[in-house]
Amino acid sequence: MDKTGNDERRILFACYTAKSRSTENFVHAHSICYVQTGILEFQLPDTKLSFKAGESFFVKRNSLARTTKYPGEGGEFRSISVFFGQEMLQHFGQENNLVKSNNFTNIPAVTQLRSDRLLKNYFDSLPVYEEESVSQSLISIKMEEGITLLIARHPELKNVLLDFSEPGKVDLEEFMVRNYKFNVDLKKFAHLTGRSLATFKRDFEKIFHSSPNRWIQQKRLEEAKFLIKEKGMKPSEVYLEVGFEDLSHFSFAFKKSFGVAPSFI
DNA sequence: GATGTGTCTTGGGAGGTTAA
DNA sequence: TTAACCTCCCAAGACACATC
Repeated sequence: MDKTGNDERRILFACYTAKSRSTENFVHAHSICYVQTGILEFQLPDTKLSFKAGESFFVKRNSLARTTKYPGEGGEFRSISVFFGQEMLQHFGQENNLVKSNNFTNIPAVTQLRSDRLLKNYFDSLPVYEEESVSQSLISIKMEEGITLLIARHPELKNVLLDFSEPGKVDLEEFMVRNYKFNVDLKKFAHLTGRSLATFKRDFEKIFHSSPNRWIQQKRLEEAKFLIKEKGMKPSEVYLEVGFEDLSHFSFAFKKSFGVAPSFI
Protein backbone atom coordinates (compact mmCIF):
# COMPACT_ATOMS: atom_id res chain seq x y z
CA MET A 1 0.00 0.00 0.00
CA ASP A 2 1.35 3.42 -0.73
CA LYS A 3 0.78 6.05 1.91
CA THR A 4 -1.50 8.11 -0.29
CA GLY A 5 -4.04 5.33 -0.26
CA ASN A 6 -4.44 5.46 -4.03
CA ASP A 7 -4.08 1.82 -4.91
CA GLU A 8 -3.41 -0.54 -2.06
CA ARG A 9 -3.82 -4.09 -3.35
CA ARG A 10 -1.73 -5.74 -0.76
CA ILE A 11 -1.41 -8.69 1.59
CA LEU A 12 0.97 -8.06 4.47
CA PHE A 13 2.67 -10.74 6.58
CA ALA A 14 4.08 -9.36 9.84
CA CYS A 15 6.56 -11.04 12.17
CA TYR A 16 8.08 -9.50 15.32
CA THR A 17 10.30 -11.16 17.91
CA ALA A 18 10.10 -8.32 20.45
CA LYS A 19 7.39 -5.96 21.69
CA SER A 20 6.80 -3.50 18.87
CA ARG A 21 4.77 -0.33 18.72
CA SER A 22 3.47 1.22 15.48
CA THR A 23 5.01 4.53 14.47
CA GLU A 24 2.28 5.31 11.94
CA ASN A 25 -1.09 5.94 13.65
CA PHE A 26 -3.23 6.69 10.58
CA VAL A 27 -5.18 3.90 8.86
CA HIS A 28 -5.04 4.57 5.10
CA ALA A 29 -7.21 1.71 3.85
CA HIS A 30 -9.86 -0.73 5.04
CA SER A 31 -8.24 -3.96 6.11
CA ILE A 32 -8.84 -7.31 7.73
CA CYS A 33 -6.23 -8.89 9.96
CA TYR A 34 -5.73 -12.33 11.48
CA VAL A 35 -3.44 -12.83 14.50
CA GLN A 36 -1.50 -16.08 14.07
CA THR A 37 0.62 -15.93 17.25
CA GLY A 38 1.04 -13.41 20.07
CA ILE A 39 -1.23 -10.51 21.02
CA LEU A 40 -2.10 -7.34 19.10
CA GLU A 41 -3.25 -4.38 21.18
CA PHE A 42 -5.10 -1.37 19.75
CA GLN A 43 -5.09 2.03 21.45
CA LEU A 44 -8.06 3.95 20.03
CA PRO A 45 -9.18 7.48 20.97
CA ASP A 46 -11.66 6.21 23.58
CA THR A 47 -10.78 2.60 24.24
CA LYS A 48 -8.25 -0.21 24.16
CA LEU A 49 -8.80 -3.52 22.38
CA SER A 50 -6.62 -6.58 22.19
CA PHE A 51 -6.68 -9.62 19.94
CA LYS A 52 -4.99 -12.92 20.62
CA ALA A 53 -3.91 -15.79 18.38
CA GLY A 54 -6.76 -17.14 16.30
CA GLU A 55 -8.80 -13.89 16.37
CA SER A 56 -9.45 -11.62 13.42
CA PHE A 57 -10.78 -8.11 13.01
CA PHE A 58 -11.74 -5.40 10.52
CA VAL A 59 -10.13 -1.93 10.59
CA LYS A 60 -11.94 1.03 9.01
CA ARG A 61 -9.97 3.47 6.84
CA ASN A 62 -9.45 7.07 8.00
CA SER A 63 -9.14 5.89 11.60
CA LEU A 64 -6.56 6.80 14.21
CA ALA A 65 -5.14 3.81 16.04
CA ARG A 66 -1.87 2.91 17.71
CA THR A 67 -0.94 -0.76 17.74
CA THR A 68 1.43 -2.73 19.95
CA LYS A 69 2.49 -6.25 19.09
CA TYR A 70 3.44 -8.69 21.85
CA PRO A 71 5.24 -11.95 20.96
CA GLY A 72 3.51 -15.14 22.10
CA GLU A 73 4.88 -18.20 23.86
CA GLY A 74 7.01 -19.18 20.88
CA GLY A 75 8.75 -15.82 21.03
CA GLU A 76 7.09 -14.45 17.90
CA PHE A 77 4.19 -12.23 16.98
CA ARG A 78 2.74 -13.13 13.57
CA SER A 79 -0.19 -11.71 11.69
CA ILE A 80 -1.67 -11.54 8.21
CA SER A 81 -3.34 -8.34 7.00
CA VAL A 82 -5.24 -7.75 3.77
CA PHE A 83 -5.66 -4.12 2.67
CA PHE A 84 -8.55 -3.11 0.41
CA GLY A 85 -7.85 0.03 -1.61
CA GLN A 86 -10.57 2.41 -2.76
CA GLU A 87 -10.02 1.68 -6.46
CA MET A 88 -10.30 -2.03 -5.88
CA LEU A 89 -13.48 -1.71 -3.79
CA GLN A 90 -15.10 0.55 -6.39
CA HIS A 91 -14.27 -1.97 -9.11
CA PHE A 92 -15.53 -4.84 -6.94
CA GLY A 93 -18.78 -3.00 -6.17
CA GLN A 94 -19.43 -2.29 -9.86
CA GLU A 95 -18.60 -5.84 -10.98
CA ASN A 96 -20.94 -7.34 -8.38
CA ASN A 97 -23.70 -4.72 -8.63
CA LEU A 98 -23.35 -3.87 -4.95
CA VAL A 99 -25.16 -0.79 -3.67
CA LYS A 100 -25.20 0.82 -0.27
CA SER A 101 -28.33 0.21 1.78
CA ASN A 102 -30.27 3.05 3.40
CA ASN A 103 -30.16 1.78 6.99
CA PHE A 104 -26.69 3.05 7.77
CA THR A 105 -25.19 1.91 11.08
CA ASN A 106 -22.17 3.55 12.64
CA ILE A 107 -19.21 1.15 12.57
CA PRO A 108 -16.34 1.56 15.05
CA ALA A 109 -12.74 1.93 13.89
CA VAL A 110 -12.00 -1.70 14.77
CA THR A 111 -14.57 -4.52 14.61
CA GLN A 112 -13.82 -8.02 15.83
CA LEU A 113 -14.82 -10.66 13.30
CA ARG A 114 -16.76 -13.67 14.53
CA SER A 115 -14.81 -16.93 14.70
CA ASP A 116 -15.64 -18.68 11.50
CA ARG A 117 -14.24 -21.74 9.67
CA LEU A 118 -14.48 -20.06 6.28
CA LEU A 119 -12.58 -16.98 7.45
CA LYS A 120 -9.97 -19.12 9.19
CA ASN A 121 -9.52 -21.25 6.07
CA TYR A 122 -9.23 -18.06 4.03
CA PHE A 123 -6.40 -16.68 6.19
CA ASP A 124 -4.74 -20.12 6.34
CA SER A 125 -4.62 -20.15 2.53
CA LEU A 126 -2.73 -16.83 2.30
CA PRO A 127 0.86 -17.67 3.41
CA VAL A 128 1.49 -19.63 0.21
CA TYR A 129 1.04 -16.33 -1.66
CA GLU A 130 4.05 -15.01 0.23
CA GLU A 131 6.14 -18.14 -0.24
CA GLU A 132 5.42 -18.59 -3.96
CA SER A 133 5.84 -16.02 -6.70
CA VAL A 134 2.28 -15.48 -7.94
CA SER A 135 0.85 -12.98 -10.41
CA GLN A 136 -0.98 -9.82 -9.34
CA SER A 137 -4.18 -11.11 -10.95
CA LEU A 138 -4.14 -14.19 -8.69
CA ILE A 139 -3.60 -11.99 -5.64
CA SER A 140 -6.51 -9.78 -6.76
CA ILE A 141 -8.78 -12.81 -6.98
CA LYS A 142 -7.72 -13.82 -3.46
CA MET A 143 -8.44 -10.34 -2.17
CA GLU A 144 -11.87 -10.29 -3.80
CA GLU A 145 -12.54 -13.60 -2.08
CA GLY A 146 -11.74 -11.83 1.19
CA ILE A 147 -14.22 -9.01 0.50
CA THR A 148 -16.93 -11.51 -0.51
CA LEU A 149 -16.42 -13.48 2.70
CA LEU A 150 -16.36 -10.34 4.81
CA ILE A 151 -19.66 -9.04 3.40
CA ALA A 152 -21.28 -12.49 3.64
CA ARG A 153 -20.33 -12.93 7.30
CA HIS A 154 -20.61 -9.27 8.34
CA PRO A 155 -23.22 -7.61 6.09
CA GLU A 156 -23.18 -4.56 8.38
CA LEU A 157 -19.73 -3.73 6.94
CA LYS A 158 -20.97 -3.48 3.35
CA ASN A 159 -21.96 0.19 3.66
CA VAL A 160 -18.57 1.06 5.12
CA LEU A 161 -16.71 -0.75 2.33
CA LEU A 162 -18.82 0.99 -0.32
CA ASP A 163 -18.57 4.44 1.25
CA PHE A 164 -16.04 6.35 -0.87
CA SER A 165 -16.71 9.79 0.59
CA GLU A 166 -14.07 11.72 2.52
CA PRO A 167 -14.50 13.00 6.10
CA GLY A 168 -16.79 16.01 6.55
CA LYS A 169 -16.04 19.12 8.58
CA VAL A 170 -16.03 18.23 12.29
CA ASP A 171 -15.70 20.19 15.55
CA LEU A 172 -11.96 20.92 15.52
CA GLU A 173 -11.60 21.57 19.26
CA GLU A 174 -13.37 18.35 20.26
CA PHE A 175 -11.45 16.33 17.65
CA MET A 176 -8.02 17.62 18.67
CA VAL A 177 -8.60 17.18 22.40
CA ARG A 178 -9.56 13.54 21.74
CA ASN A 179 -6.76 12.76 19.30
CA TYR A 180 -3.67 14.86 19.99
CA LYS A 181 -1.78 11.81 21.28
CA PHE A 182 -1.83 10.13 17.87
CA ASN A 183 1.36 10.63 15.96
CA VAL A 184 0.16 11.78 12.53
CA ASP A 185 1.23 14.78 10.47
CA LEU A 186 -0.80 17.97 10.09
CA LYS A 187 -2.01 17.06 6.59
CA LYS A 188 -3.75 13.99 7.99
CA PHE A 189 -5.23 15.89 10.93
CA ALA A 190 -6.54 18.43 8.38
CA HIS A 191 -7.97 15.64 6.19
CA LEU A 192 -9.67 13.91 9.12
CA THR A 193 -11.32 17.15 10.24
CA GLY A 194 -12.64 17.79 6.72
CA ARG A 195 -10.38 20.75 5.95
CA SER A 196 -7.55 21.73 3.68
CA LEU A 197 -4.23 22.18 5.43
CA ALA A 198 -4.51 25.97 5.12
CA THR A 199 -8.04 26.09 6.57
CA PHE A 200 -7.04 23.67 9.31
CA LYS A 201 -4.23 25.98 10.43
CA ARG A 202 -6.44 29.08 10.29
CA ASP A 203 -9.27 27.44 12.25
CA PHE A 204 -6.75 26.08 14.73
CA GLU A 205 -5.29 29.52 15.37
CA LYS A 206 -8.80 30.95 15.93
CA ILE A 207 -9.75 28.24 18.46
CA PHE A 208 -6.51 27.56 20.34
CA HIS A 209 -4.62 30.86 19.78
CA SER A 210 -1.54 28.79 18.97
CA SER A 211 -0.05 26.93 16.02
CA PRO A 212 -1.02 23.23 15.77
CA ASN A 213 2.44 21.86 16.46
CA ARG A 214 3.11 24.06 19.47
CA TRP A 215 -0.27 23.21 20.98
CA ILE A 216 0.10 19.47 20.32
CA GLN A 217 3.57 19.33 21.80
CA GLN A 218 2.54 21.26 24.91
CA LYS A 219 -0.47 18.95 25.45
CA ARG A 220 1.79 15.90 25.09
CA LEU A 221 4.33 17.29 27.55
CA GLU A 222 1.62 18.15 30.10
CA GLU A 223 0.25 14.61 29.78
CA ALA A 224 3.77 13.20 30.21
CA LYS A 225 4.32 15.33 33.31
CA PHE A 226 1.04 14.06 34.76
CA LEU A 227 1.92 10.41 34.07
CA ILE A 228 5.40 10.74 35.62
CA LYS A 229 4.39 12.81 38.64
CA GLU A 230 0.97 11.40 39.48
CA LYS A 231 1.16 7.85 38.12
CA GLY A 232 4.81 7.18 38.93
CA MET A 233 5.71 6.16 35.40
CA LYS A 234 9.27 6.36 34.03
CA PRO A 235 10.24 8.76 31.19
CA SER A 236 11.20 5.75 29.08
CA GLU A 237 7.63 4.39 29.48
CA VAL A 238 5.91 7.72 28.95
CA TYR A 239 7.48 9.23 25.83
CA LEU A 240 5.86 6.76 23.40
CA GLU A 241 2.59 6.84 25.31
CA VAL A 242 2.14 10.58 24.69
CA GLY A 243 3.19 10.56 21.04
CA PHE A 244 6.94 11.24 21.01
CA GLU A 245 9.10 8.92 18.92
CA ASP A 246 12.48 9.55 20.45
CA LEU A 247 13.45 9.51 24.13
CA SER A 248 16.34 11.94 23.76
CA HIS A 249 14.18 14.48 22.01
CA PHE A 250 11.40 13.99 24.56
CA SER A 251 13.90 14.68 27.34
CA PHE A 252 15.15 17.79 25.58
CA ALA A 253 11.62 19.14 24.93
CA PHE A 254 10.51 18.37 28.49
CA LYS A 255 13.41 20.23 30.05
CA LYS A 256 12.90 23.16 27.71
CA SER A 257 9.23 23.39 28.69
CA PHE A 258 9.36 22.72 32.46
CA GLY A 259 12.95 23.62 33.31
CA VAL A 260 13.83 20.17 34.70
CA ALA A 261 14.61 16.81 33.11
CA PRO A 262 11.68 14.33 33.21
CA SER A 263 13.48 12.04 35.67
CA PHE A 264 13.84 14.87 38.23
CA ILE A 265 10.22 15.97 38.72
C1' DG B 1 -15.85 44.21 -2.81
C1' DA B 2 -15.68 40.99 1.09
C1' DT B 3 -14.80 36.65 2.57
C1' DG B 4 -13.23 32.01 2.38
C1' DT B 5 -10.11 28.72 0.54
C1' DG B 6 -6.12 26.73 -2.06
C1' DT B 7 -1.29 26.95 -3.69
C1' DC B 8 3.39 28.23 -3.55
C1' DT B 9 7.74 29.81 -1.47
C1' DT B 10 11.11 30.29 2.10
C1' DG B 11 13.46 30.48 6.53
C1' DG B 12 13.48 28.62 11.03
C1' DG B 13 13.24 25.20 14.12
C1' DA B 14 11.50 20.67 15.62
C1' DG B 15 12.75 16.19 15.62
C1' DG B 16 15.75 12.11 14.45
C1' DT B 17 20.45 10.12 14.70
C1' DT B 18 24.70 9.35 16.73
C1' DA B 19 28.27 9.57 20.11
C1' DA B 20 29.78 10.25 24.65
C1' DT C 1 20.80 12.52 29.66
C1' DT C 2 23.22 15.76 26.91
C1' DA C 3 25.19 17.78 22.85
C1' DA C 4 26.18 18.26 18.02
C1' DC C 5 24.72 17.76 13.56
C1' DC C 6 21.60 17.25 9.79
C1' DT C 7 17.16 16.70 7.48
C1' DC C 8 12.82 18.02 6.41
C1' DC C 9 8.40 19.62 8.10
C1' DC C 10 5.81 23.57 9.45
C1' DA C 11 4.55 28.48 10.01
C1' DA C 12 3.88 32.54 7.84
C1' DG C 13 3.03 35.43 4.17
C1' DA C 14 1.78 36.56 -0.56
C1' DC C 15 -1.07 35.79 -4.18
C1' DA C 16 -4.82 33.67 -7.03
C1' DC C 17 -9.29 31.98 -7.49
C1' DA C 18 -14.24 30.96 -6.20
C1' DT C 19 -18.44 32.22 -4.13
C1' DC C 20 -21.78 35.26 -2.25
